[in-house]
Formats: sequence, C-alpha cells, structure tokens
Amino acid sequence: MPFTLATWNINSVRLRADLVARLLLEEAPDVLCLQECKSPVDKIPLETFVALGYTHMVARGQKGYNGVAILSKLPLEDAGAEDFAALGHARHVAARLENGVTIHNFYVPAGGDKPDRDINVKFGQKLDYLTEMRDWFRNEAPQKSILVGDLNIAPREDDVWNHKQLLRIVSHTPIEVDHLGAVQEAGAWVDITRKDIPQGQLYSWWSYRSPEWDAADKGRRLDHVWATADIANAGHSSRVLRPARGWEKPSDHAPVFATFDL
DNA sequence: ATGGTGGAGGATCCA
Repeated sequence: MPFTLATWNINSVRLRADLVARLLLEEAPDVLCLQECKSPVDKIPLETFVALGYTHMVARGQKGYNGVAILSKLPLEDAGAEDFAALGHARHVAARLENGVTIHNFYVPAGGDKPDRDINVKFGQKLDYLTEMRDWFRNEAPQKSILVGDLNIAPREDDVWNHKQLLRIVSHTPIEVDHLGAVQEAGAWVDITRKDIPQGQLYSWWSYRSPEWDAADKGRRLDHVWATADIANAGHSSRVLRPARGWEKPSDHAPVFATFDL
C-alpha cells in the first residue's frame, strides 16, 4: 500500500501552526517530519494536528532553537534520539511504525558563515556531527529505514543555483559534500528524491534575504529523503511542494514529499 | 567584502 511522507523545516511550529495545518489538510501525508520547531515539546500545538487526524507524535524540543517532530496518522513508537557531537541540541528523533519501518528525522547544524573550522567553531561542529552520524550508521547497519530532514547540505551541482559561485559557501563546500557522502555510504542510504527526479535543478530552500525568491530562483536542495535498499527497491515517487514557499508568512523551506509502496 | 530578512525573546543569537 502507498505510504506518503513529507519533511519540512517549518522555522517555528508555533508561529506557523496554520501552515502545518494547511499542508496536512491539502496534502494529507501519512507522516510529516518537521525541523526547527523552536519549541519545547509540551508547547507544540498538538491539538491543531490531532483535530486533523494526526493523533500520534514523537518529538524532541528545546526553547527557542532547533527541535524535531514526527506527526503521524499511523501509530508511532518512540525509537530514541541521538545527540551527535554532544551539542545538547534537539536535532534528531526516531520513530517506528507498526510495520517495522524506522523513520529518522534530522536537523543537521547549519555551520555558520565561514567554511573553516579553525576560525568558525560551528563549521567544525557541523563536520563532527556528520562524522558521528557516519560512525553510528556504520555500527547500526540500518534496515527498513527512512531518513529525512534538513541536512543543510546541497550535495550536487544541480542542487544549487550556481555551483561555481557556491563552492566556498557553507552548505555546498566539497568537505561538507564529502562528509554527507560518507554518512550516506555508511548506512547504504539511497537518495530517494534524486532517484525519482534525477535530472535538472531542484531546490527546497530559498533565502528570506533574496527578494523575488521565485523569479530569482537562487535556491538550494538542503532537505532530503533517503531510504535503505529494502525500501528503495520497491516503487516510489517524489516531489517538492514549491508553492508552499509562497504561502503567507512562509518558512524559507518548501516541503519535500516521497510516496513509497510499502 | 557587505548586506540583505526572519524567529525567539526581550539583548543578542541563530539561520
């Protein structure tokens, strides 16, 4: 049966609870993974989502920053959370569906402005976070798993609006792309979005600082859906809900969808 | 090299 999942960096789940509700109403994914909730778990407006049939949630939160949540129409079991690089941040949570599929929801550190760990602690933390993700998946050998989230890296040339111009911009530097590739390899993860949409420019994020985001289209594909081979080998399809970037008071990210034949 | 916008929380920190 088809199973539809979406991932969305919401940039404050409390400020944009109405946008989340709109997405759930109009698109009705089975599961919605949110990042940057910027809220303690007990202040997430769960009633709004429960009223729309999303009666299950697994989340980790903190005041003001970070925060990840998995909303679901289907029962979920909390499958834990990791604190890679010991940052003390709510950047990961996992949940298990009754069919045994595990969902990992990640918000990888953005990494600051300068792509040099000697002068920018945040860049070093981002690389360390990815290295610990890699080591963890090397030990776990994930199966029947889906990994989604704002990974804050656009790995391919056609994942950014201008490859050459962004080579020294955090999110597209070769060292970040290498680190992300090592995570992918360690878990034998398949990039579902790019399996389904292999050709052409594809973005999920457009900066607030760029007016005319739609016309200028200076985007990056920072939001990802990966799956292990047992899931990826069955049928699947993907899309980016770009219009959501143009909704009133939008997040700077658009939701990424994947539908699997589970 | 710089600044551009937006969220949290009430000064800056973060993206």
